[in-house]
Amino acid sequence: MSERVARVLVPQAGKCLFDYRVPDMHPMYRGQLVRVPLGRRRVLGVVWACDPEPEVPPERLKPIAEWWDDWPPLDPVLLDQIAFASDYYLNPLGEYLAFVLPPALRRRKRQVALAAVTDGAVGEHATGENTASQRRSEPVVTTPGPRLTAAQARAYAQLTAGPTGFDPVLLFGVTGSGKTECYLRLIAETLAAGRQALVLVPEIGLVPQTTTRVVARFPGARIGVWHSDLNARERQRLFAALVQGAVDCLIGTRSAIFAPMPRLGLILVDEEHDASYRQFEGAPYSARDLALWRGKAAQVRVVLGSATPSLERWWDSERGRIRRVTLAERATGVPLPTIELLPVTREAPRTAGLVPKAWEALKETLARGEQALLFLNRRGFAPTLYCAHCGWVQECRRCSVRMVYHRVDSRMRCHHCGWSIAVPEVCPTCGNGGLSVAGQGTQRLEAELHAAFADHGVVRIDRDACQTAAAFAALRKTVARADAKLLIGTQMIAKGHDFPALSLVIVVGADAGLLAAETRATERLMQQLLQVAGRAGRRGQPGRVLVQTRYPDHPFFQQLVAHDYAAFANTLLTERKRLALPPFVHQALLRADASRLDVAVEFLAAAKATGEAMLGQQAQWRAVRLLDVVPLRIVRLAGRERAQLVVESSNRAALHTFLRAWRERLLQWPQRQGLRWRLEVDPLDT
DNA sequence: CGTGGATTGAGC
DNA sequence: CTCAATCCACGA
Repeated sequence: MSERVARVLVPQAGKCLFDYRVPDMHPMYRGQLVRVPLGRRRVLGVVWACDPEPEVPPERLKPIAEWWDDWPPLDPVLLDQIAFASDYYLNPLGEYLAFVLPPALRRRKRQVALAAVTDGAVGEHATGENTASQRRSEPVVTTPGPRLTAAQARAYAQLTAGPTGFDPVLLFGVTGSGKTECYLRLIAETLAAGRQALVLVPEIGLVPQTTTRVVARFPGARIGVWHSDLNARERQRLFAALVQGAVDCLIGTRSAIFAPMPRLGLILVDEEHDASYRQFEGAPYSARDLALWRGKAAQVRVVLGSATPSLERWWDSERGRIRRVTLAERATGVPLPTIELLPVTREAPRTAGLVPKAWEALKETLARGEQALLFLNRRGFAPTLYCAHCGWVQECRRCSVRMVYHRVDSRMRCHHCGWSIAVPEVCPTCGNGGLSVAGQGTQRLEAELHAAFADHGVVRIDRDACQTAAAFAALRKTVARADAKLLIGTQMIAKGHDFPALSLVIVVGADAGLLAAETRATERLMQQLLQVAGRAGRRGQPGRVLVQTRYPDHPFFQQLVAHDYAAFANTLLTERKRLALPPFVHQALLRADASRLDVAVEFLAAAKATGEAMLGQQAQWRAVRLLDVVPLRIVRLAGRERAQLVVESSNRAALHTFLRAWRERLLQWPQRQGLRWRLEVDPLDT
């Protein structure tokens, strides 16, 4: 008699598919949750395949320990999505299942009864609906939203004009153009059709304001909130609700792309250009790319919104790979802020790093009782501690970067590895006392401005000031109540927050980003500056933006002043095309690190030789190129020295099959002690 | 991933 | 020669 077999996927790195015996009469289907014996543990997994050819002799098969039969199977599209991610990013499948199954559920000793966990609230915003029905019996109530402006109405008509099924759209809307209102109407349509909406936002700080808006518009709808700060119980309860389709709209950060959504009808990716959608640690993925993949697999509309789209997506829309819908004016009718360039020279007098015109504008704005924001993308007090006598500079012991002086606790801190030391009293090389600091950080700006404007409430918003989501929320409240009139912040402040009383933005220093060597630095800088500029004058009067720069004639700043992101993106695309850089070529990275650089370089050189020998083996691999082995710009990080090798091809499929084969070869090699390597697909920085 | 058996190296 | 810290193969 032939035996029935289930191939079960377990949420772990390395080997993650195992075969088990199944009783004759037991129902078995893909996606079913089961607990299985594995080694001396019992782990929660899902049935991945029914009756495959077993990999081991039948007598070695053990029976499944627990059948979670009252749990519905996992969303089949989600299962395909993790299979895709594993294949595309060349990373074990089980690590992606780990994103799906909540740890608390995995740890449970016995089967969890489904009804018990779904009772009560879903996520942070309970909305009174406690039943575990898959589909709602009553339609969701929608409170009327504001009337659409003519531009919004046109954009909305275009958004919904596409084919039913998979319909990817780039919603290109300037800051304050009312993208959110378009999102809410798309959600309304989705809920009215009895389907689920998934809303992704780039960071946890943006979840509450989005949730508040959705809850206000759809009272009674079952709203779920998914992010890394949920505690174990909340996470487990939310998962149970999601598995049953008992959530109408899920709002979350990048990992929410791994939520089961069996009735999925819409995916929104807000601020789609944001790098936070990429994860590099652990199992790598891009939530934005997976959103597009999932939309296609589930045959639903995907809307990617941004005032400053990524060049990849801009190029897709230019060549018609996705539709582009444009919102060129602000919904409030208030014009976009005027952007003025303030030339900075070495000799120019400055107060707290501000040239006279900026200083005057700041004084006037505060005198009128309005809010001002100073943008400086460097935290800490001063980025350099040096000896004026011999020229010594404090560097991190473990990284090849300068340490930053933090005055709060009077320590030198490495912004790359987190290492910190007390400020040295004397120069370690020449013994000279009286070391000096140079450069401007947010803490220094705060200190200097506090001296002048203490009674206006000075608030600093950067990673040091808000380590936790709670601290950030508290700061946001202060800002929203306009208790604080003078805000100082890093890029953290630029992301999608609404500051109604803000009328002046001063960009204290932006030139570093303009001169940086990385391919994407200019793109990122333009995005940051337009985003931060967009914070000004969203209600009432038009805002004013002042940008201090040593290069006021640079074409970059001319496009910034004109708010012309489209022109900027097209200029950059022309240059990328000429230089054969992404998105005109697909890239991957083989990165190695060891305690000594030569060990990493030697490995990469050998890998390159092997790779080059392989290129002749398949016709399509002729389109693949291996570039030179180079040390990383920051060669030493946390005590490890790093080098890399870029692999590229204009043919993505060819690159992918090559990477798979190459990786298999490299895995065969005996591991040298202390050497680590990894392959990165679609790297952001090369 | 968690486990245990094997391997390597400072200490007596 | 011993014990521990580290490596790596296994699990079905």
